[in-house]
Amino acid sequence: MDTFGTYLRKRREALALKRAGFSLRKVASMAGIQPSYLSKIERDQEAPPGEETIKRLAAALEVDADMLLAMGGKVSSELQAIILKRPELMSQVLQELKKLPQSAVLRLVREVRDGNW
Amino acid sequence: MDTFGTYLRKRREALALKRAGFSLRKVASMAGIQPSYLSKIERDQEAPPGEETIKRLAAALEVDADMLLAMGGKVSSELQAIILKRPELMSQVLQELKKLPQSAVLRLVREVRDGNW
DNA sequence: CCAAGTGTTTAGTGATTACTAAACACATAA
DNA sequence: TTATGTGTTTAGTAATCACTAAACACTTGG
Repeated sequence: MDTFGTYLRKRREALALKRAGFSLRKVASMAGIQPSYLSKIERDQEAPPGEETIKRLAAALEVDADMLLAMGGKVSSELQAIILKRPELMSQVLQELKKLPQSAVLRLVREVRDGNW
Repeated sequence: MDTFGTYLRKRREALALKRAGFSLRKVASMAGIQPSYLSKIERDQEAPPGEETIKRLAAALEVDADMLLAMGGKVSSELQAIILKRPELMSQVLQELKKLPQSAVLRLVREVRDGNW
């Protein structure tokens, strides 16, 4: 998964294998954009679309909107509000995220999710 | 700290109290932009500037660039690359961040930083 | 007084963004 | 064979973005 477009295409194709209704045209229509535009985005011929379109794509492809936004280089206003409340904290979190090996992050998240820490 | 501009202004004024060289004009010059432009940004009359300018502002004001970028609604390409490698993991991290009480996040970060977990 | 330093207002602009519309090419099914 | 569905190419555009430049207003120190 090395780019925004590649991620979109793979995700869409994975869904298409399991259920109908995930052709490029169908998904474009769900997201309210032209198929030609989605085609270019999926092949990284175009930059990631705007915030609202990314959100609709996330809904159509059943993935987390904040994550898809982040992949597209954007931060949702929701998340932005959280960050603005505690800038120095977020600064630390981001630095840790960059330093930590993946396995450590994975373990960290699991522990947080399970509440045993 | 409720907006990008307010954060910038408070940070700059805090630095100005301790040392000289943090007038609006000086900081604008450090960041390579016009004072008029910085003035508008600090008062939220203008949207946060572009990625490169945010990075230079972060350097001038001695804050974490990724955090300032996030405050400005952008994700650095560095961070984007990390996210693209493990989308489903980042999805979880973001969801946890939104759910967790601040104290929990604080404790989490401290523990991660100290390496005892 | 006036020079230097502070922040602010006004007016503008080239480049980029975030798309649309229409036609094209190919495969499969009826 | 022709209709339907798939993705792709080409050409264009309105609006927004990311700023600049210059003048204005105020305060303070020499």
